[in-house]
Amino acid sequence: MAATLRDVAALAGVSIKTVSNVVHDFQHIRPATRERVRAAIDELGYKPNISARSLRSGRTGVIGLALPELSLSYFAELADAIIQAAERRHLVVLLEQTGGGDRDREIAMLSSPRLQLTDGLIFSPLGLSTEDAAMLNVGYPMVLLGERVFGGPVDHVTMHNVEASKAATLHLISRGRRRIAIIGAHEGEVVGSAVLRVQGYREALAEAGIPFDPALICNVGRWHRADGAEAMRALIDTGVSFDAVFGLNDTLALGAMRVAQVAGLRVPEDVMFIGFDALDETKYSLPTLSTIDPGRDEIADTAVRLLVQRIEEGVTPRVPEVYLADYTVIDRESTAG
Amino acid sequence: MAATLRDVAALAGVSIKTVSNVVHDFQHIRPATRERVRAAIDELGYKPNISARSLRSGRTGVIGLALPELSLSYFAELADAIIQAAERRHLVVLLEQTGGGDRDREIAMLSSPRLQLTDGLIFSPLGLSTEDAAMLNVGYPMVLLGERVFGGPVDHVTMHNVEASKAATLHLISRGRRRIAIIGAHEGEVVGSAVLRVQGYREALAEAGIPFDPALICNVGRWHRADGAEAMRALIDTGVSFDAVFGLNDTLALGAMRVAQVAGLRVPEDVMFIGFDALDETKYSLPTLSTIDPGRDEIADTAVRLLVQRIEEGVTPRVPEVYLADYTVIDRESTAG
DNA sequence: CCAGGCGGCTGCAACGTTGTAATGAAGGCG
DNA sequence: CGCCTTCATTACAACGTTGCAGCCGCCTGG
Repeated sequence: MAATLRDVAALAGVSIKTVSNVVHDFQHIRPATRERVRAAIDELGYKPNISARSLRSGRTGVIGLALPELSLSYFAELADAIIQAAERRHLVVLLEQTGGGDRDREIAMLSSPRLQLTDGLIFSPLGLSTEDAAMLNVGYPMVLLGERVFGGPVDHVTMHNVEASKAATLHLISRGRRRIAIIGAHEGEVVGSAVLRVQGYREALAEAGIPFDPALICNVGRWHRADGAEAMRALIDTGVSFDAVFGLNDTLALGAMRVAQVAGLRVPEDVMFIGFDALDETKYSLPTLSTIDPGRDEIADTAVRLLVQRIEEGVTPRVPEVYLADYTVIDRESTAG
Repeated sequence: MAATLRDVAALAGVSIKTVSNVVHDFQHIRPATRERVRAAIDELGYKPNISARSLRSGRTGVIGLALPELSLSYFAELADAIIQAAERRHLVVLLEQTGGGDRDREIAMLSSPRLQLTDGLIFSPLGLSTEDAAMLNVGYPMVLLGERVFGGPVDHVTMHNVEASKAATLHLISRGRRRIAIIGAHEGEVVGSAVLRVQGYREALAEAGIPFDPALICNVGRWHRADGAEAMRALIDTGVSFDAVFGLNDTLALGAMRVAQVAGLRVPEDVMFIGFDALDETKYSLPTLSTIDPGRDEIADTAVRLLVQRIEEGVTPRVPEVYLADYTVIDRESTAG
């Protein structure tokens, strides 16, 4: 049913290969021939068969994107940005969800045959840890996102977590707060966003001469709204005093903020809140949530750029590149005053 | 580099086709042979080349999903559900964003060569209208979502919009409210979620004997948080009295609720709020938002099921199927009392 | 005037898979 | 004992594309 090179060639009265050459804009084609072929292509509505092309050339024009789950707004906004960045480079995105931090599923995904028709992968793990770095030595181009694995064998796009987190904490300190709770720590974790952000927090405290109080560190399981809410409830129940909360991501901060308000705390008067990620919804919460903008578009664009680079240069081994995106502190109502 | 059928066949000492038969679990293979081939497959780490398979068989195991934008939570949650439903049927999803209701981009997408390696498409338009129904007569299997196009030539999964919307309105009425504002109407629109939901609203009013007041209908451009916020600001400025708000989706309702609160209105005492979509974040707003659960998982699962059915039955023309998902009213704090 | 170069085009083979038809061997039945 | 069926396996040809080698004819320089 669909027209093939053969059909176009027959209609234009040239060889199959000449049509292919026209499609690929090769040189050494007489303008008259080119026009004739173009006309035939339009008439038949010819579109190249990507499976055949890919079988022959080994390229599909599709990149894989593997992330935990789209229902976490952070990943939805990230996927949005990556799909747009890919489109700018004429690539389509095949989206794979690995679930909320399931290490085994993430590892299985890396060797899934579903990735076969993909030229490369942008991978945002949540369950892997640095010991798994070797697993990333797969046979295809890959770019790593996030803060789970460092020093792996692949290009890595991430951000200045420690500095950004320190800036967030200093922002609260500059507003006169000294009892700053953290929502979202991961007890016992060695590597990951949580660890880095807690580290930035501690550096800020140290710089300001504020003693570190472990009672202010709230551990959670995952980074959903419910976890933030639960952690805040627990914190209030302990009776510990606090005058500010740093949610290690926006979702945690929003969940926690709601519980604090229900408990009668005024934001920002009694407790200030700051989050991390600059989700769209932080602009519309009550009060609006201060947060850290991690430069999502920059991250997305760089990830796609690096992946394309890897795809194009083939298997030439090269020292993995690490790219750190810029961040900005966004000051909103939740830290006003 | 990657092992092919040929390599496996050579190692196992059988023909290429026998290996293929083992891979596909065809009958009439001696257990001993099967074992030998299996061992060879494992030893070489053989994975079928999907491009080749697809070239030969015309199937790729990939379905396309085209929706406006992932940064709208509704679509992010929908995509999540569809990807999971596809995975259950061993399909991968290629995600295409068409932007926030751009009709031309939606039409262009339908004939994009990027869809070449896709077995079919799940399409959620926002810019098309019923006059464009004929455009959906593409040459590949397709399932339509949403309320933009009715009576098109393809299977359609949608929901009881009018009834659900009527139920939402009746819920507010049952709480004693009579001045119910609508946020999210589309002036002049003939078909679409907005029209249907406003219709349900009017039916509820009629049933309760409440007069319809056009001053309570707030038009918006898109269905983002900012639009809900802006519409509410405008409504308050008009000085019209109202004691409840029906946001035609959750995002609008949340944006509007925030503005109302900033303006000093108490929710639910002064104004009750109800939304539509049952987004995760409605569970964590302050107050939590009552909403309509449109049966997202059911919609996702049905869409994938119908698409698979269309793909498998080939080009046999058949009367398009219309599936209507069930809804539920979720009663939360924003309508308490 | 001829060798050599180059522009413009074509033919062939291959990418890895699968459907069809065909093969030979073993077993059952009259 | 020969014929027919069933089992187990194989050979071959395609799917639509692209890389490579090659061909022809014209132009240029010596």
